[in-house]
Amino acid sequence: MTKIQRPTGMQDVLPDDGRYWSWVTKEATALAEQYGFARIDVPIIEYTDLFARGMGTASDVFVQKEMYTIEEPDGKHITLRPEFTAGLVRAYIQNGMGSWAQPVKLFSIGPIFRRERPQAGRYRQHSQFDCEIMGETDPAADVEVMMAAMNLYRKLGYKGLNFQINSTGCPVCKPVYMDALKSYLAGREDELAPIDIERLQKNPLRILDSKEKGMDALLADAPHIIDHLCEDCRDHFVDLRTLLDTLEQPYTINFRLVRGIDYYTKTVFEVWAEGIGAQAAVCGGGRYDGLAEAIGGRSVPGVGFGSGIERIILGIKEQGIEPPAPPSLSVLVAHFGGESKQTAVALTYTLRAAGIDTRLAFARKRRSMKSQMREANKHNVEYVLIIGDSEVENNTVTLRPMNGGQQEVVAVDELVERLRG
RNA sequence: GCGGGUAUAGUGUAGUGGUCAACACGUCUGGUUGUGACCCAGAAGAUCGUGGGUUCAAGUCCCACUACUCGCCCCA
Repeated sequence: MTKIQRPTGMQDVLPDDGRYWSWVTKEATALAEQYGFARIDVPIIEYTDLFARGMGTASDVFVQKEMYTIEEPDGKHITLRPEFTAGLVRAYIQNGMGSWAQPVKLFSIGPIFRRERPQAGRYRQHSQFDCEIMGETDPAADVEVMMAAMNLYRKLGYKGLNFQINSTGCPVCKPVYMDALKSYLAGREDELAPIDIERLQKNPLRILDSKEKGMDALLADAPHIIDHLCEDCRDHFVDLRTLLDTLEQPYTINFRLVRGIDYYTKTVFEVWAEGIGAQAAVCGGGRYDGLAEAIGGRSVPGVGFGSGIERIILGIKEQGIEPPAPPSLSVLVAHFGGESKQTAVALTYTLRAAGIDTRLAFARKRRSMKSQMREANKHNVEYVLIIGDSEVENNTVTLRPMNGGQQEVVAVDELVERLRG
């Protein structure tokens, strides 16, 4: 019989990595709350239509090949969420958040699922930290989500960070730009790689972020979308830059940063960090003023970002950043079985009730002190409390510091105070 | 969907076609009665991913499959 393994693209996060996870999610949560984002948790599963709508012609491919979709017995199709934004916008609409004080600022942390071949830092199940501001068109809101992302990475100790920004226009100006780009490329088809000729047909914007050789030269004189923006989009972009300048943030206008899907509007951004393999981006985000309508609500502007936890951790490791030391237990309670075990078990819960991190040495029979000491050492406890016959008799415990200090006998009544001291 | 690489104890590795498949770390026990880290001794733990093939002989060579991994496609 073949051994059962975890499904392709799924990860077990073992305790060694768990300390990175607790740290990153704790910092992310604290930062989001400090910025005034409120925590929301929406289902991992949504009706497939939520993710399919608004994705334009590409939606069929997405739903069939890139998402985990299940047909229920009653014929309804449900899908494991491939991102946060759609679910949060759905929750906004469904829960009448349009009548809350605007804007509504939400954050969430949890798993998302994409059915693609795993690559470094890209798994079929991975977790994201996601912040969204809905009901606000002010570019200062764009800056706020950008700063939330940036300052999280700074807090975690990342070096070499900067913003990559661009605008993806809006339904008014994006098509105009697409035409300009297509006619520029049309004259150069012989210079395009086969894959990019295909893109020219299907999704011309994607040529901009093509990794084929010679693209820099080929695109040197290509039209930039920021030169083709309508007045509204241009104003928005100028304001955004002004605010980033005011805050003295490092940013690069990257005309090759694109979003192919229609409901994305105006701001597109990524945060790049040095030394994270081929892909420098630790997060991606932008404005999606067309999404709410696309999924059947009334028009609500929104801006946000998502950042993969696994990717953040990968970057932390590559940059040689150490998480805070894993929490160590204060004490281990050791005993010799029999009556001393009863005393030890009782004491363990007394200490825990007093807020002291306590580990109990398990032993079905009498267990050697050597073995219990070794256990204490492995788990990095500060003290071992030894309980034997004489301690039971005298209502005391032997308190042994593991840092090499002198051990002493302490009355049980004074123990908690002594440990806290 | 398409390529490249890899597959040996829990982990990481070694292993010219031929004795009981080795080492490190980890785990467990012990080094006199109730004291860790370092050190020493001992133990457990692998039908060498699965299935075929070549051969007198396969962990080692060949094929297929599967898994993992790196990349491509795609990228919300």
